[in-house]
Amino acid sequence: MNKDEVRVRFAPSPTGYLHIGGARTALYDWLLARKSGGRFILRIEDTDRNRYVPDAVEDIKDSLRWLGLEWDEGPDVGGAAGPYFQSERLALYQKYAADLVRAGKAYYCFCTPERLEEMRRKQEAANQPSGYDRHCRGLSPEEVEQRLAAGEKYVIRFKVPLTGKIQVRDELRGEMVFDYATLDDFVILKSDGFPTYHLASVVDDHLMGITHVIRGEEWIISLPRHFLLYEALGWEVPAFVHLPIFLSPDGKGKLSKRHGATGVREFREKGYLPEALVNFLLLLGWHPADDQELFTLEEAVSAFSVERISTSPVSFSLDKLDWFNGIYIRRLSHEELAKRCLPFLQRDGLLPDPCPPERFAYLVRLMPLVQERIKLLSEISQAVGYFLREEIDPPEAALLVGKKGTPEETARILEEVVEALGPLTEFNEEQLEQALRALVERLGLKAGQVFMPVRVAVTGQTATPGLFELLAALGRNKVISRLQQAIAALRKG
RNA sequence: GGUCCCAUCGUCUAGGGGUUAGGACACCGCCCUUUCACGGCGGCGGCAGGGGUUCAAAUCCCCUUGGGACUACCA
Repeated sequence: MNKDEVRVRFAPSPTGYLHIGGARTALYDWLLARKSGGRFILRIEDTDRNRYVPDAVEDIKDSLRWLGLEWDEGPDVGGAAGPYFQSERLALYQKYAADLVRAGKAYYCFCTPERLEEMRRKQEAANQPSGYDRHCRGLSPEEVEQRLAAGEKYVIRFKVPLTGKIQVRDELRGEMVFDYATLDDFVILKSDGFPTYHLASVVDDHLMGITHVIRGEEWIISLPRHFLLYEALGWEVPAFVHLPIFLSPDGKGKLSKRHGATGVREFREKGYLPEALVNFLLLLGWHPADDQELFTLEEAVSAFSVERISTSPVSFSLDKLDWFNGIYIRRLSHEELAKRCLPFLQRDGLLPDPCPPERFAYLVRLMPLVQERIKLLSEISQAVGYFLREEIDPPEAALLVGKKGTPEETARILEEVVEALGPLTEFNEEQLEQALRALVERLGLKAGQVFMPVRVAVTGQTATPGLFELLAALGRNKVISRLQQAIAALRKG
């Protein structure tokens, strides 16, 4: 790999579906890579076999692709720095861990989970800072040899200097100083032979030539450990950028499943567009030099810069996402909108799967009527249901009663409408509007007094697209039969 | 408890010594209008507190307060 090339990695752990916070990290990773003509690498950090979720990797890949964040190296596409699954790189971590032991920079620890737990309990009871008490740090080589030979379980711990300080650097926050005394001898290789995050990420970031590590703020407390590892291994330290954490909408604590949707997949299922989610995420922790709010992925690439990422925690509130979604829905062509709505309509049983071409063409025709009225794709069924269903719910005709006039008066108005519509040569907007406005005039009523009953009779709803376009799209047969059903329902009481 | 990070409208944020503290979402009002939306116009609303430094502090420094992260053989 080219030494000057910017190489950025997104390294999720497959312990669940791609989290919205992870999606933002991936976005910024991707943006930096594209911006600098570098490479975007996807690496799967599957070193915790207890929390491993089988279909998580598929979900992560699907979600990333759905968002438009294609990776240049990683699962499915390969690359020179592979393999890209940490579980396939175990020998590497074990080698470096052994090297560190040999160099006297790490040591075998035979402490049992029970002893560790007991130690922690005592520390807490005594209100002491927690951390490993270095029980095995002073073991003689002979004893270590003997216990290893006896097959005792062990982990490898990093030997943190007892005194002194270490200076680390975050690109956004600058230099930070940590006292060694506040760090304990952390585990780098677990007893099952798998590495911990600390070792694995440092080894891989180095071996994969990563130049910029962008990750969540929760890692900044681990920075001194990582610097220590780089130093012990004699490697150059990459640039670190820690992203502000996502707080729950109420501002209390980290964002979690408790606070509603947190998985990219859930947003997708709710009917959010990837364009909207990307735009929303882009602005959660980053701001352009001007006040531009709307960004395509391409525009974001040219505007993006790491220096403009903010450092204060972000409260994850969805209001603006809904606004973005409405904007992007309105920007879609009718054809494209219909295509994106189709799965939701099929899910709700309003259209068959596969959808016959004529039905789809009709759907496309309905799009202009609802495009500026939906904020989520999932709202399409409600918005367009009465067009696709043969029958609507007759009891809805009851809505006509009460507001204005008696049921009988309303029924009479609807009868007039049926009559007025009869002679129409073309059931189109122009003729419909002409006929109905003339009727309103003749009856000496206000437009709404006629239009609203018709609207409800024909759709079962009070909120709909414009009446004339709606009637035209519905077609003569449905309009007349629904009007007659409403009249009958009104008369029945 | 310890270590570390953070602090401008309700939310996302611009502004980094001299600004009527700017924008967006949300909310409210008006206009458009056959309903609902869309759109247009307008409004409400903020520098956590206290000390410094300075002619001048939202901006620099310190303290307090508040919020958050981490404190695993999880990442």
